Amino acid sequence: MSVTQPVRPPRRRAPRNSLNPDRILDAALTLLDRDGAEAFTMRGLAQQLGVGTMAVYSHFRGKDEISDAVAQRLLDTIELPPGGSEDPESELREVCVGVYRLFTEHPSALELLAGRPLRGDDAIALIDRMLGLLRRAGLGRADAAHAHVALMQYTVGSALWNTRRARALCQEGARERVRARIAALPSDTYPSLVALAPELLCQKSEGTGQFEYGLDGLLRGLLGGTPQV
Amino acid sequence: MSVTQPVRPPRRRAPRNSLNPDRILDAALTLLDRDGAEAFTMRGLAQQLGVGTMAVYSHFRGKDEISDAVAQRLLDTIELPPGGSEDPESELREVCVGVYRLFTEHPSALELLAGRPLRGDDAIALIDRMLGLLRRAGLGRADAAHAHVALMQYTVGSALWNTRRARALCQEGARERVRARIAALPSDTYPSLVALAPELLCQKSEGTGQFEYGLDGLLRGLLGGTPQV
DNA sequence: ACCTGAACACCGTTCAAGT
DNA sequence: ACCTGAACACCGTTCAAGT
Repeated sequence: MSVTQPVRPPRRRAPRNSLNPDRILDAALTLLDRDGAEAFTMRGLAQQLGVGTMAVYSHFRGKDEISDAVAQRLLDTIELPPGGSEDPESELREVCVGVYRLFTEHPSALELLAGRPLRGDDAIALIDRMLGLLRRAGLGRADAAHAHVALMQYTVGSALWNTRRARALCQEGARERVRARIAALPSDTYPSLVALAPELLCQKSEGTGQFEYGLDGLLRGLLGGTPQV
Repeated sequence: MSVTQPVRPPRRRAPRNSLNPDRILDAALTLLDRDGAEAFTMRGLAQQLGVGTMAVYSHFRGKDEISDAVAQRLLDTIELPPGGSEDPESELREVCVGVYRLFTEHPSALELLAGRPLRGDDAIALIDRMLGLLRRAGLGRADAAHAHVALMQYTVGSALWNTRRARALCQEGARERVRARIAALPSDTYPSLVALAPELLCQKSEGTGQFEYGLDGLLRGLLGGTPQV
């Protein structure tokens, strides 16, 4: 009576050579952007590709190697200003904005790039360019090295802060809850915070405007006191 | 012959009430500092406490609740300057250094605090204090709000950057490998980077010195152009 | 060579049970 | 009430096997 038919033959064997590193990285980036790095899974990646879990291992050594490759690919996509302008400060500003954009458009890029050694040519070129601009802006050798790190730290920190904040505030009613909590604070123990609540909760205080406010301050402070004389 | 003795009776039943939230949080912080947030495990925590995995669940709802509680406890430990000084800029500086110290002494604090809503009194008090100092330093309402966020972003970003960098460089021979890689770069394609290699690899460029360099620059830029007139 | 499922050693957490 | 192990649904990865 009962024919020996497999109970769950859910997926036909994938056609040969339908998989390749590029297709895998495309799918990985899609999932990373959509669900975040902590939800990125080898099993989920394979499912997205319509393939058995282990098929991916024929093209990459493992999850770390895929993460590295996605990180390198993301570094390519930074949009940098043309270069060769006569104003190193504003060119520097645009480079930082480009890096910030990468991290806010691809929040998982932070997790992917933060721990790793940055061994891509694009990363090297970016560092070299920033250092050159800082020297042209008049900084000494040690100052240029310090300033470059400070700019990267601020840029990375802003992206991290804003993506986390955006993720927290996009919950339903989260914004109103924060507002209510601040309104409920005793204004005699926390006078400044209560007084500045409108400014802190202002929409303008999020995103690129806030980032550029601090970036301009940092550039002013690092590049010396005479802005446009 | 064979007595019915359990094969693996590895742990006696823990004495009643030997476990409590404080002991759990102590152990959690120890493990978090020693092995990092990604290696922090409910099973490992229970083992550290000498207790079955599920015993912890009698005191906390789950892993997230423990992480939240550790984060709150860490916020308490920030060492803040006495306050009431006549120089708001240097007091602000010390507050930022205190926050930076917390994050570098407890690298996992970043992971713990980054995502969460910051619903502790200590966090509120910290924000209020920074805002008050920025107002006293002469900033307007909107500027104070923006400057506060910029300072926090820079501080968090610096801590993240430096702890990751420190972790990467503490591998055996990592420092020499980075040095060799930079030395091998063609100095005509990456002239600035190659030229500044000594400064970039300098020991001084790590840790608190680097952080304070950027912090001073940021404060200078944010608080206006007339430093000590 | 490329792709497969089964299996292994993990993870957080639910559950029914012991004391 | 507090603590227990077994079990469930995950995870990355190893392995032997199919084509």
